[in-house]
Amino acid sequence: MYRTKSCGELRLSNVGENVTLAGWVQKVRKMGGMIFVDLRDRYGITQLVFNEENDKALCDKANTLGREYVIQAKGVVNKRYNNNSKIPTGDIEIIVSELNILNKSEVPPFTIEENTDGGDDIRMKYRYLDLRRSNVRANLELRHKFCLAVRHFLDSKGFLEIETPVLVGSTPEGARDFIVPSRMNPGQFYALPQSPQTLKQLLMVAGMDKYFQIVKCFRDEDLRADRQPEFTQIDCEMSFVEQNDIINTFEEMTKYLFKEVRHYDLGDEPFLRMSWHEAMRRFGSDKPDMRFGMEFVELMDVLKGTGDFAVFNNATYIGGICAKGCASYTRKQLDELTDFVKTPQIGAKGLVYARVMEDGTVKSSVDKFYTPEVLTKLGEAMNAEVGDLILILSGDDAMKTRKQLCELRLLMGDRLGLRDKNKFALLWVVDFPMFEWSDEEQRLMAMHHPFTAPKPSDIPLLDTDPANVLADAYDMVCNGVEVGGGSIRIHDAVLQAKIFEVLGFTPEKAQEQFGFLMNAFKYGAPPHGGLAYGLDRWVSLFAGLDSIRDCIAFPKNNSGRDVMLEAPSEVDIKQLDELHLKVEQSK
RNA sequence: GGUGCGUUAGUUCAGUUGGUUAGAAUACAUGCCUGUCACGCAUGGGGUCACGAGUUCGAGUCUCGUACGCACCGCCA
Repeated sequence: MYRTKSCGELRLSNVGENVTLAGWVQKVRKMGGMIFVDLRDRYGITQLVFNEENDKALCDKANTLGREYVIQAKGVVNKRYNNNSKIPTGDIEIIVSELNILNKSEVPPFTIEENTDGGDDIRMKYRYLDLRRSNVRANLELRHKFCLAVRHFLDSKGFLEIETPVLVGSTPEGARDFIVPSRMNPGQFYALPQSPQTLKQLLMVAGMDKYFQIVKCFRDEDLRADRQPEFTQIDCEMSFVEQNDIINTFEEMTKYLFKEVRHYDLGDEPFLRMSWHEAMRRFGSDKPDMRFGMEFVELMDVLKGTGDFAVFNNATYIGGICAKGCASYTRKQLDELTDFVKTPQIGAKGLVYARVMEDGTVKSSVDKFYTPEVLTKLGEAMNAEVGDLILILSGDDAMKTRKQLCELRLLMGDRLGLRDKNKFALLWVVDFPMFEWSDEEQRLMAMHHPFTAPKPSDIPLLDTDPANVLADAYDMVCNGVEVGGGSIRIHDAVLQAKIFEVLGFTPEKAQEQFGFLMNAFKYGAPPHGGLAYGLDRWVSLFAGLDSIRDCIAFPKNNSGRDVMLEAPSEVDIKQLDELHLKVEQSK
């Protein structure tokens, strides 16, 4: 038997017991005639003691130990002279009587500690060492608990977890597919699913009623801190439901997860619901961070045509936010904000600011264009008090300007410490538009996906004004992060064909790409709908992480590479031949 | 496809106006140390300054290009 106890469980009550521990050498402290070794496993750290007076040979052996050696130690549990209150096992130590080196280790390239000295790059290359660190391990443990709680909750509600294939067909809409060549079908390809969307709908046609799956999805698009090419969804679908049924079910699940996994009480009140249009108008985002206010105020009435400032007089949108207590910002700080909104990523032309002074007057960067009365009105419109700073953006594209103002709002929220990682504000964003115009494709595209049902009352608009059709689609947003989204689906073959028509598909093309779904709808498809959560994003929210990489065991880097496995890589010409593929030689 | 920042010891970083032998911390090695737990003290080894070109009497430092990394925009139904 390699061990009788773990390195995290021994306490004062175990004093006097003979135990065997096994694990990794975290740290060796040599004190001359005494040696202390911190022994680590998944469960914690236990201190081993070697004393020259007791056994010189054993002490010499302990002297040879290096970091990350794998060892087995037998000994008796002893109460410490000096306890260590920082660790759970800090009241005891093991007086070792037998030491076995199970495996040596080279010196690791970075320190295996909570605050490692290693950068992201080297940690990813040696991820198996990085995962030995307690905080990284804790993220995976949290992820495990999260999945367990999801399964427990959905099982209790009668959901079945059903696996769907990973090798499926390519779909033209949505993200770029990863494709997989078929050896047995020369010239033909599978695709990895962007989500099991159509398959779960077919499970509804099949009468499964309530389905879920914790499932890998694949999208061949550029990465971000919160986007990996393969990621995990909690994919759910229900039959005979309306939007409210789904919202209620998953609101309950969300509260359960927060309580069980994050130990955070979201209260009994239902989540806020906000239409997509309202969210865009008030916060310039379809995923507003509701941990703080700083709502947009439209200032067209106040500032357009009331002075000689051409920028505002030519604008089609002027909007402001009020930063509490920031009137004392220095010129340098204000210039920083201006530079921020003028970066290419944000794209604003400039930033106008106004301070509410001690005497209640409003001083702005455009004072010379406006009368004091107009500026006072500005202060009133913004609901600004003495000491507040008003930040104003304008432009000729209301949507673009709002998005710029949204970035500024989030920045100010950060500056003012209003985005506390230990606070959670959830809401549903509902009533998304069905379609959005694509300049690239020169056609309408499905905003959610092409299987989303239009609001029944808007169905007549599909012929006359499709751009204004609203969908029965909803996103769950937490702290400015889209954690999940879904919709009521179309279950009628005629309506589905109609949507494909609006999206620019010929009937033949629609039949070719999605015939399997429309055919299924001919055989008694129930009304159904569902949603999918982004597991990685949710776990990183719970753990307070900046990147989803930290809750994924083996993530890809910014370029979609696995630097540990050195994938992707070139393959043997024989493999290519079998797959009937030819590859141009890379330079 | 684009923008910004970065690349110097095993690791994390500093490196002034272009000027002598490129530094610190940590890790590592050796020695001392019997109650440490960020142990301490002493000594030591360790560098293709990412790569390539250019400017210059002289480049870690300036310019251009390439590669790689990170963040973001586009993209991500």
